[in-house]
Amino acid sequence: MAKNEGFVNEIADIESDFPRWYTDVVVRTKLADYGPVKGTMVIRPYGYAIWENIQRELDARFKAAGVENAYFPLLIPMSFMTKEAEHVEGFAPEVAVVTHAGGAKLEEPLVVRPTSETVIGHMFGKWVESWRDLPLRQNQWCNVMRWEKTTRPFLRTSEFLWQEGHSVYATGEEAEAETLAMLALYAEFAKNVLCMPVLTGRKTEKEKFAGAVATYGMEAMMHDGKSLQSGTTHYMGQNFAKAFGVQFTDKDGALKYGYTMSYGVSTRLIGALIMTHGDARGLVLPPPVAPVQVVIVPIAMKKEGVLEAVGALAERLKKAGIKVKVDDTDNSPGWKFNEWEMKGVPLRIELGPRDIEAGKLTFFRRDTCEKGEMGSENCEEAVKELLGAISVNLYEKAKKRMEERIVNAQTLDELLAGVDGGNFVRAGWCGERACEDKVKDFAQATARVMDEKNDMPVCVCCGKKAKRTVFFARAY
RNA sequence: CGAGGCGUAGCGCAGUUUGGUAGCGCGCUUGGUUCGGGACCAAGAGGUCGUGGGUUCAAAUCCCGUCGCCUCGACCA
Repeated sequence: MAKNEGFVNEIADIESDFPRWYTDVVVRTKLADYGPVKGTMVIRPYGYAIWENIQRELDARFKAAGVENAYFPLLIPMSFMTKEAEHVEGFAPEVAVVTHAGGAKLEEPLVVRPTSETVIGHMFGKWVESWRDLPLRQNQWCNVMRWEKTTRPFLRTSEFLWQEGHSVYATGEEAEAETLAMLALYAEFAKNVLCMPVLTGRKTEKEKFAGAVATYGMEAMMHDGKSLQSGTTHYMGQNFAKAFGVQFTDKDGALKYGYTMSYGVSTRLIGALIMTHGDARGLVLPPPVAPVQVVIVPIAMKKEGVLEAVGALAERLKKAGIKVKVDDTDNSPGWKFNEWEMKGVPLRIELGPRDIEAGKLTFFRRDTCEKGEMGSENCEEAVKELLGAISVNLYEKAKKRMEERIVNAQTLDELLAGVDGGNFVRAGWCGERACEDKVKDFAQATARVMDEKNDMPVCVCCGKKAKRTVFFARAY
């Protein structure tokens, strides 16, 4: 079979030029395009449909867990940002500030939200009065702005879409439990919806959210072995509650501060999908979030009965709840095959006179790039099964790859060799910031998350007794 | 902010060295033949050459300025 020589030239080689491959794929498959302002992007319908699918799945999970949706304002008074000392220090360099409005200079500058802990803390402070008001658990789907120096579509843009959930509890234990529960929710979602294996765990002090007591992260391994932080949850203790007066009268009559936590995932997840599953031909989308799950390519469309048969098949699959698209454009079949493969559609069905004659369908699995045949009777079930099998295979393939590329290191040289080879490196760490910094200097790798297991005896950097075992990696 | 690169038709580029009618491929439009791995024929449409100034009979091309974007670093979901 021909190997698509002409077509792969449209995108850079995935092995030798992965960054280029990534942006080529994003633009060429119409997931997104660059916006007119530096660092901004337009999420085009094909990309936005993926986001809508992500939203639908996550939103259902949040609601099932008892979280309510709300919406808080884009603009935050500058003075709010300065109320939590660590928070302002962390975010000040990257906030955009509105200084003029209505043709006049504003009395107080307004910050375009980089995250909403402050304004939500302010409102929660008004709403929480009694232990009966707790827990208070709200989430918003919105945009935020962080003026980053280096940007890349989906991975890091000045403005991005996300959800941020914020909760207040009466006790620290409950808030911490929720922080871990949301991390688990994210990991389950990553596995079952994005077909993406992740490492979860607590972040080091250096890597934690500005203003948090503890940050937990979900990290995924990209095609090149680098790590992408794909979701975070934060336990704030009473830091924000004290800064914004989130107080309640407890059962015992005492006035107490609440304990808060927050959690978020963003459109970066789309970048994670692309870089986890993609291959030399382009995107490979997991069936649960693919805007088109099955594309039907008619062969010899003008021959009698072909389009009718294709239309009838599409109707049947639609009725079965499958997202189907018929490509009846004038392009040649070969062109369509390559196009839809680049766009990552999980399953393609070819239907031509030969198939109709024989009462069968020819299909192509995007994950394995293998063709097969099935009878056209009861094909709904067979297609559903195939989509399920593709999901499982994508997850298993990615999981195997990640597991094979986790190596242990005892020394800095081993650690460097590990990350140079595109691995996640497990290593002991004494807990000192200086050693973490040195690892970064030496190997351009950062502590992604701390392992629950603590089996590496000595610090990879200073050789003293290790307090934790840490996953180090180069990160996006 | 540091270092590189690029702005010429929707996209990708050539033309700039040596100033002289604005080009190529793909895409797009119309008609026709095709259709099982990027088909073909014919006819068309489309550009203040990023932008401001300067030199010149003449500037995409030379000079000065300026703006924007991309990539790579330091910072980050």
